Amino acid sequence: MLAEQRFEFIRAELAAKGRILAGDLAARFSVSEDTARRDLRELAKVGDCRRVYGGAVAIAPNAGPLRLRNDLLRDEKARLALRAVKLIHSGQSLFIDSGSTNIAIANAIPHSIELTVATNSLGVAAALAEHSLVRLIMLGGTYDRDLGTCVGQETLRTISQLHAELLFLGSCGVDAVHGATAFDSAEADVKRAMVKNSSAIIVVATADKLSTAAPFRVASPDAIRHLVVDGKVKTSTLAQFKKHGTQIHRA
Amino acid sequence: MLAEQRFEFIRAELAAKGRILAGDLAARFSVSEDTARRDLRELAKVGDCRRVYGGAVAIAPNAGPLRLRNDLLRDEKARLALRAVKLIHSGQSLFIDSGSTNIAIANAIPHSIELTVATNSLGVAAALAEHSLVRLIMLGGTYDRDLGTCVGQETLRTISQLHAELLFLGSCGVDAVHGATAFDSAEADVKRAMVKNSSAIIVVATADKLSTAAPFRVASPDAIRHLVVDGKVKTSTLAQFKKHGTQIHRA
DNA sequence: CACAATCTTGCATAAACGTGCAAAACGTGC
DNA sequence: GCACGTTTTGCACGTTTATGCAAGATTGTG
Repeated sequence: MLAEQRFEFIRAELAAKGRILAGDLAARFSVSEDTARRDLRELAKVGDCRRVYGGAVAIAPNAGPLRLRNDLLRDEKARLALRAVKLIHSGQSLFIDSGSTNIAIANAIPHSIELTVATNSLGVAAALAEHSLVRLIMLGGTYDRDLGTCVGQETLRTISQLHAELLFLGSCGVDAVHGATAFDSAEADVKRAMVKNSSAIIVVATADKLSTAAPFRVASPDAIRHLVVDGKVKTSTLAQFKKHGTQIHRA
Repeated sequence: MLAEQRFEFIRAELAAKGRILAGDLAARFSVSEDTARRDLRELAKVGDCRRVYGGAVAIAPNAGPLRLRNDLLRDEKARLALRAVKLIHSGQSLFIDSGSTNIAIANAIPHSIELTVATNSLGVAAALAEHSLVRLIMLGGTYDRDLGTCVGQETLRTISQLHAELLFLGSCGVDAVHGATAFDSAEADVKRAMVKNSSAIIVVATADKLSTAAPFRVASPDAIRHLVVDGKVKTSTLAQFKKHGTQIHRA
């Protein structure tokens, strides 16, 4: 067990929820609460969080689950999103997967464009709630608090009855060998169902997602039609993708 | 339970409404009023609010009234909601229908209570997204922008596979002759499906909803188990409901 | 003034905390 | 291989903190 793994988790949790309990952390990694507290103390010393009785909270205490996650890489995601929405054309039908990057994309969709959008993310749905020309289909299911999205049989069934021209696939990791991958099994099932019922897949990936793979494979590299990445990403990293026929878009 | 969570809630509440009651705070987080008052005292000491008899008010005198004007019934709904959530017991499964009153109810549900909640309202879902003990089931379907909720075949199908002990039924009008009624046909279909699959119905109605009827009948008067209304509503208005066996709760 | 609601204070308790210490894991140099 | 220092972790100890309850003071209402 690497302490750094726990640090990563703590940072992610703080970014996502704004707070973390020492007890939860201990349980999650099967370490003593003493160790959990030591971790929190250490991160607090570096300024990554603020220590409170019972656990720790994020430094910028504002906002709940959906908003803060955006804030971490907000600028990069907003830039990528602006590039990504250019791939959308009026009249199309879309799947928009969950994740903060996809929320940024939903926010970047112009109000003037007419679309049919199906999503399992409350954040995406909220972002599109005011788009009067968007026909919004909410994919139901059991809400997973950690993922911020709906998963389960019900979700899969609804997806199986739909078809989209474009899928904005959120991914925990993307590389040219394994393709798009996810951390969670149930989440991966949903993503695979979307992949199956879409004509083309778009993956928008921040730099930290590239060349990292999560355990569950969602889409093979050659299934990814478009890849939107930061302009500073090295060309060598993307060379393999091009061989699979993926179009690279830099923002 | 991190005390910090309550602090954030208090600050948000003060920013939104300009005041907060110690009793409400205690109920919201299922802590004693002593703890609630201690919280308020602490924030007052730091200068985040000013302590008054019954609760606390915001320091800046210009906070609050902005949003109140948008929804004149906001206070009444919050008050009714606090009364309504007392009808909920830990471990129950609920349907929560759409509508601003039901969003107020979702916001008033204590974090300490364990529930299974199915809803077709994005607002209700968002309000419950952080209730860690609530198993949240999102009813999918086509999102209707005017209603702020999901309707359609898919929604009906999902509801038909569920059952709830309590249904918080939103209604466009309630009277003792026609029962609960709705303005929209598709919305009414969803409500009827929920009624069919619930053991007991609770209607929380602001004064303007009473004694008015919308075109589509959703639930007959004798199907309404509980009716939560403002304390100022005339007894004569409610007499007819009592004959149907409806329990009246005044707030 | 009477009465109820609200508040403060003090106390008890359980949870969370920090510290010191020892065992284990690890690398390093001989 | 072996001796040494470092790091990490869990455990035991005493301390601090949060919370609810009770008792008495204070405030608002009629």
